[in-house]
Amino acid sequence: MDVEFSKAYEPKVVETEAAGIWLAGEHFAAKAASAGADSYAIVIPPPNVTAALHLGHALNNTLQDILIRFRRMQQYNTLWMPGTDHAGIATQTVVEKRILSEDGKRRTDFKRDQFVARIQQWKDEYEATIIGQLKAMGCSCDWDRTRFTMDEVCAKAVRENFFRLFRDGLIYRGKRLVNWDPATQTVLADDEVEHETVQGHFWYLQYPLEKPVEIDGDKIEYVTVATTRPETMLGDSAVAMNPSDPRAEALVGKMVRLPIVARLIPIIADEHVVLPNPDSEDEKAKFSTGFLKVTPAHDPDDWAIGERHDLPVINVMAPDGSISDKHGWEDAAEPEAQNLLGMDRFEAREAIVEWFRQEGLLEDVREYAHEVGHSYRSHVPIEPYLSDQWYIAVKKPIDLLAEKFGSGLIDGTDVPANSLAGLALKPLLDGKLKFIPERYAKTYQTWLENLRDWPISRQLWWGHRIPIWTKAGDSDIEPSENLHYVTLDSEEGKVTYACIGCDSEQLELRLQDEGWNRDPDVLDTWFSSALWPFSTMGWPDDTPELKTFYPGNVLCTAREIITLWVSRMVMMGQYCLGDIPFSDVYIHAMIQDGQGRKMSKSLGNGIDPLVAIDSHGADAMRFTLASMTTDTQDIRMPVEEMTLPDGRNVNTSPKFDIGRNFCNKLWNASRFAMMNLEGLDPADFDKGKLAIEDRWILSRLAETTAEVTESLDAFKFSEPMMSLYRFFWNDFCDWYLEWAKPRMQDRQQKPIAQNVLAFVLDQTLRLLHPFIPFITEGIFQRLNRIAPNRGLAGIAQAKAADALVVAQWPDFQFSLGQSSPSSTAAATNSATWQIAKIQDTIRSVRDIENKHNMTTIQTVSASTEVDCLRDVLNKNKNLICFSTGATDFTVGKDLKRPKNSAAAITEDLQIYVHDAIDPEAERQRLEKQRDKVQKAKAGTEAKLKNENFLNRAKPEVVAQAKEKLAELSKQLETIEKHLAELNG
RNA sequence: GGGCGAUUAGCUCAGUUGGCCAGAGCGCCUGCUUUACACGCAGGAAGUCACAGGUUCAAGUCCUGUAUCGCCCA
Repeated sequence: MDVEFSKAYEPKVVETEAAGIWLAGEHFAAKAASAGADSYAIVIPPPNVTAALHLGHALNNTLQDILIRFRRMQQYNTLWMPGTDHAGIATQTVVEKRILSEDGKRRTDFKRDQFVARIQQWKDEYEATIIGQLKAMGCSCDWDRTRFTMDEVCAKAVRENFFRLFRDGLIYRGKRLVNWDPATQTVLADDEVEHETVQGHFWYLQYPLEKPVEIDGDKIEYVTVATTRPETMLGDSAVAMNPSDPRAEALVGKMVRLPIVARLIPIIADEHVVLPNPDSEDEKAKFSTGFLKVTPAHDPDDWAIGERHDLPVINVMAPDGSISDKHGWEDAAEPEAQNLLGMDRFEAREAIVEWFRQEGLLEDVREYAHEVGHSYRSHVPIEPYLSDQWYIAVKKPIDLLAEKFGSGLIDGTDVPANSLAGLALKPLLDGKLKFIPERYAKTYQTWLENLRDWPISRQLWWGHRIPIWTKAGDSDIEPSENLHYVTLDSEEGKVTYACIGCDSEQLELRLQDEGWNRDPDVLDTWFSSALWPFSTMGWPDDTPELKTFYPGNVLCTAREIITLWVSRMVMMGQYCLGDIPFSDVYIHAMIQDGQGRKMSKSLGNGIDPLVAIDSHGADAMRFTLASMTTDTQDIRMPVEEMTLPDGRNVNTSPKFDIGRNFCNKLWNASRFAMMNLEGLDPADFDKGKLAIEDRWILSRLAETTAEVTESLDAFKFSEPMMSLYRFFWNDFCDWYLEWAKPRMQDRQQKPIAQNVLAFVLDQTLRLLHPFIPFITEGIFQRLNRIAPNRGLAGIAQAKAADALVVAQWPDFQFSLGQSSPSSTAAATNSATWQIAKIQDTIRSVRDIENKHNMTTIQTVSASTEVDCLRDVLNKNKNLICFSTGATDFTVGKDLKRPKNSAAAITEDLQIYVHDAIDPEAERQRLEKQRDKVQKAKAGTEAKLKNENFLNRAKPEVVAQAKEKLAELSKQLETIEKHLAELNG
């Protein structure tokens, strides 16, 4: 036998061996210009170069690899496009942190390109780590095509896409309140803001009226506003009240003198203000005074009020969140105001509250739990901040595309069919884009229907720099195919913004010479990610890759990315290429720890895939991950610390034992098979000599093949794992291999058993390969050496292959062939039925042996009225004797229970194990069974006594129940008879 | 605040259109150096299917409500 077969499976050895074979054979390489074979393409969700991959990535990529290997074996021309994402803000932030802690330097201590070079170093390091991790997991990506969102090829696509959007009037410059992160000093998109509940306060501040008024005889000297953010009061430009407030008539139009600043601001009427109601369920009404301070520069709602009433916009903060009079605040003359300048926003909050307290203007402070937006990167509270940004208009109709995509609003929405949002929404509504599980379609749809324009500039250094050059005044250049510009009015007069397309270095240099300045900002990371399905294939050039592999087939990702990424890929795929980038979106679960918490660095509950691979093997990890993948939203993975042989203390999970145990079983079953396949010759096979267990295992193989194929077609991962587990472990190992042992000693039967064994193993390896590629490839290679030709003449051939990775996917359908289909089916069915009866008999005997602590070999007899069952058991007494250790087995029609024997009563059999001399154990067994059968019988009887059941249930269900009752009655009778004998 | 999901054996999870005497793996108990495997073999115990109503001949499965937990969005 093959000396390479160790007693226990050693993953490292086989992983290295298999990876070598795949690499040498270039089996992962996609053929860009191939004609004929259907193509199947997946683009990897590019992992961020921010950090190494975690277990969630392992799951994500395992599933993709299963799909791609499955299709590759089905002989599709497959492409799995690998690569990584530059992840602008995230990567810049971690590198800034590292440089600060290692060198004590800040970003601003560097020149821009110096600093970018440092991030580039980080990127190179982590890209290598990530690719290494993917390879260790067995991912069969086409590595030669590995892309990076900022490499030349992708950059060209970004540049071209930006240019087209600009040319088509979809990119515009806007002064808006943005989600500002004062820590990283950049704008964030709405979906980059995390909402957290914060225990805060409502502070009640009194603003004195310029002149007191009288309402119903009461003299009013001030109005009280309630705010959670007192520091913004410096920028107040009005106090608003609801027009239906009874006090409105007297107060609207009056002026208030803003404390600290001494600014005179008007009281205005606006429907937005919530009327006070202390008894209301509505928190806002409960806490409201009826007066709302309006700070257009620091609150989105106030911004809207400001627009309605044409209020001045007074920004009182610097970009770092400190109080400043340099960014739009012109009346900070009062000493109290001067004192606040330079303070951080939270320091200023305290100082201002304290000031009001001292002046006697702080009326009340109340506890208040409210939602505050936080940066998903720096985790500091977001500051709504007035700023100039580039936006993409997502609901603007695109005339050019009206012909292809239609125009007008999509039914029930305010989304034009030919707007970017419409381009993404329509395919879903038309059923061309599918989500699996289906429920996620709703997330996608709702998001698109409520979409606001997309701010795309980021005040970062790491990313695609915005290709816009600006110059004061009207344009003095000619627009061309590669240059478009707009001239806008600003506070400093007219400014011209020119966008330049790709491959225009001369033009760029010329503009620079003429005093144009390039926009310092970079694009939102998702801008380049949105193009990933085609930028990686060379768009905008007309490449063979795009022809062959675009649109791709499936995108496999996590649910938090549906809005951020999936929707934008669909938008841009439609916009740039006129087609959606994939037809299926598979959303997998999120991995949590044993307590249902997200795995995270800060909790220290994460699992490094490489550690799982070290501790259990790559296949074991994949097996476990895939077998846990059902369509739930979360997967719980208990985390346990363990010490590796090299002494490291690391997190892993006992869950991986499932996979490791399976691999070990597969390894050893294969080892056993190889020990017995020496000298195998397919010519010795004779279909006519198949034993019943051969026919049974072949029909189980056919069933399993169909199940696995069907499941994978439907993006199910746990189901095929379970059916393979059952087939391989519970049928093939537990029964077929055991029964093959004596046959291997029999010259007549050996060739039959050998050929069936080799064939079934071959097919099983193929079915398992997408899930556990390394070990199956390793075994396949060994099988190829010892039994190169595998097939069952007249039944099926296993198409030979040098490597399992490209071997033909099984399409095994088992029938006994020559006779008519109906009798074939009957034969197959009967093999299944007969083996089930044989197994039942064996289990019954084993149970008795166990219960009676019997160690010596026994004679067994059985009695049944079912003629064909008697035949089956008699014919196969060898199987029963081998599996139970019985010396002899006989079956008759009316056999009496021999003295001192123990009885097992089944549906249609009484089995007697002779010389079992423990009456007490026997009585206990029978009584227990009696109770169980009695209970079942009572239930069935009750059902059958119910007229409604008899009348209304389906006839076959009623018939079934009647049959069951008869069976149970008979069983009960037999049990009671034996019990009586025992007692008497 | 809106949406989605979960709650089934000690643990992690299956359970398709209602027909179940509710399953699997791990763990637990009993026995086993059976010449592939102790990462194993044979057998076993273990569940008020979160709770309360309802629909139905029949509910783990469908409907309504409640509780707890989780995620996404605002």
